[in-house]
Amino acid sequence: MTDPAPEAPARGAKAVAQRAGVSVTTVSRVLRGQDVAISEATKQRVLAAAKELRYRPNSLAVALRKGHTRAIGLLVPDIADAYFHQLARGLEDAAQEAGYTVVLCNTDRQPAKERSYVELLADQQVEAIVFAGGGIDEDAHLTDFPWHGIHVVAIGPHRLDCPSVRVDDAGTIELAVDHLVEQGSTRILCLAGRPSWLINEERLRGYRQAVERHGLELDPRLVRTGDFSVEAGCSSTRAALDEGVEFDGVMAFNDYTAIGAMQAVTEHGRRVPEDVVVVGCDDIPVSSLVSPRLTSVSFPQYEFGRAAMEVILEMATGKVATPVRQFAYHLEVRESSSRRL
Amino acid sequence: MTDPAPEAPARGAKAVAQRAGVSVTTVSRVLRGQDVAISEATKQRVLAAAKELRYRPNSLAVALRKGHTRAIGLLVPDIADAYFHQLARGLEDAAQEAGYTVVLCNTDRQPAKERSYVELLADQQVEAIVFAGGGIDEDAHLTDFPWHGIHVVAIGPHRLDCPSVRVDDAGTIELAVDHLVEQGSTRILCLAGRPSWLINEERLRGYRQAVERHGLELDPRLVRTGDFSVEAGCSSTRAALDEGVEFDGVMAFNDYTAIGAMQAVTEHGRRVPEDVVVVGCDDIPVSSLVSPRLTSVSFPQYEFGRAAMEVILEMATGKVATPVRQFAYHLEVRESSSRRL
DNA sequence: CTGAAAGCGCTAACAT
DNA sequence: ATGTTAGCGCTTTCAG
Repeated sequence: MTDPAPEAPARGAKAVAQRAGVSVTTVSRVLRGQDVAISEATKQRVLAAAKELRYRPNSLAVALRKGHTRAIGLLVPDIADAYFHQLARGLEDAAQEAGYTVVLCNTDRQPAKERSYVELLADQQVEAIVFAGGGIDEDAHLTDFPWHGIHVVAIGPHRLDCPSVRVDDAGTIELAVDHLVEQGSTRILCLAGRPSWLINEERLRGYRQAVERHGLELDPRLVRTGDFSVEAGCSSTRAALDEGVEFDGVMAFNDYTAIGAMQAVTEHGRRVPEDVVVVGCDDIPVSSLVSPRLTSVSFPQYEFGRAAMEVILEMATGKVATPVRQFAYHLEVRESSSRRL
Repeated sequence: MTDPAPEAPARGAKAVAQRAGVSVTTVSRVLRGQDVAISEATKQRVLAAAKELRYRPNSLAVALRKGHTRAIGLLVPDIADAYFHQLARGLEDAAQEAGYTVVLCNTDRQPAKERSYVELLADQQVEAIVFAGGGIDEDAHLTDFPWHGIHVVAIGPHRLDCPSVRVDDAGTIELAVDHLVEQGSTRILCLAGRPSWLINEERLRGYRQAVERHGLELDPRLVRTGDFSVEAGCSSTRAALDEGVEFDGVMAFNDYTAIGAMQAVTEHGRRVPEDVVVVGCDDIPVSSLVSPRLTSVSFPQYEFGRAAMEVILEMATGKVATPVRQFAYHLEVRESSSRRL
């Protein structure tokens, strides 16, 4: 008399199947194409039904079944740092083209945060994780991680044994120091990052090599550490100035720091570039907006992002991924370092 | 004689169950806590087994079963635009605290891209989608979308009938124009965005209201549209200057545009703020780095992001979400508008 | 050319 | 207090 089950309306592929009068298997086959042959008639019926029902496969179910998602995690120290914008954009653009999705994670370069994100991403079965911005000295929190099928790519130097996309960080700084020397600098204030950052390690090596090569004195008081912020650049420079440390050039390891340095120099009554020439690194967009406009080492961050995605696609298709993709860099000479401009 | 099945080693919860000598149900119960009572003994055994196997539940399976993920999609016009950094950071920080994950999508304000992302996110069963940066005039590509269980929040004005987090956009511009008038401006060049952007519509209303209120002439040649970029601000201002349109103040609807305007004004041989006072809106970090430092209307973008997450959490727990969360704004007066500074 | 059945890894009813 | 069963929505053998 009474229906044993109220028979809830079918959802998903099953609904399409009912409407087209076929099995879910057939629906799946038609919608994915590239399978065994299907008669034109049923194919059309399924397509029509799917369209009417606005059917779209549940990615979760597909991923669970297939064993892999089309999501990738992007770990950056801080998305508010301009260094990562073009990179994130490039990765995201390339990801979208390939039908992938990007999960954004800010780590503040804290191992604990990084670790917890990696776990979260692994739980979500992401297909790959991109570490951007360079790793840190002790990456023990990652080396013992059970990566299983997760592909890993680093943008910048990293302790992890994975393909990387990068620039010759020591080289960028050498190039910049060469330029400072050409401009007549003999005592170059070096505004570095944190000692534990690998990127800092490399850039510092570049500074040391160039300074030695030019036969300049390697005064330890000329090397200062900071957190790559405008404030850090400003206070480090101010400190050097207050301590009476002489310098006629500033080599900042990133642009924010360089901008802070220019502020401190100016505030101290000295002129850029007449009294002190300043060069930064990364060439973020702000650098051409401040005044004097900042000279900086430039390299294609947007392409870093795209390249990272390409590497992921290589790995996903089982190819042997290019272990290191190194990009070219050049100096964007602007007012802050050019006494003749 | 031969084993019927090679008996692949169990994975996931099943492996933990075997190791602890219990059923997967028990494993599930123990690991989630908050269920029926479990004897202390088995609980410890399960916990130990899970730990040894470094077991973590597969989020995909959990989501498929429970019918909802803990992911949210963030749609921004362009993550390279500083306006969205603090916002993205705020959302992401709050999301992480709540165990959620943020999928980043750049739309370039293109309906097609927006639509395709929304579909992709819906396929992935995200729990919510955040539209940031204000919608566009014809959001037909979204109004007919089958949202089903997906929560929607807008940061800024939007045509969609959803909770929103925002500032009084007309009010921000009115405040800024009031300030320009106080500084003695009587002919204020208005650098607007695209007519189809809702945020532009509102800001334009603010400009008109303030201009009328002060009894100033509403010269159509003083209103220019652009895409919110430095270049647009620069070329629009240059055009006005070249056409001989008189103005002694600039009201730019965003900071990039204002910076471009300052460049054009300076390049034309006129001084900021002596000859022309300039005010922007949004108060992005660069504004205090350019020179002259830019006066701008400030409001807490970081909090916008956090608030959006709060609204999502409200909706997810079935509460009635606050329909509109409006934040305060104030003018950050700097050199570009202060003839007395 | 098409369908039935098994199962991805998990949780929720329903037993016991 | 614990286990058995069913099923989330899909793809993939395996059979016709």
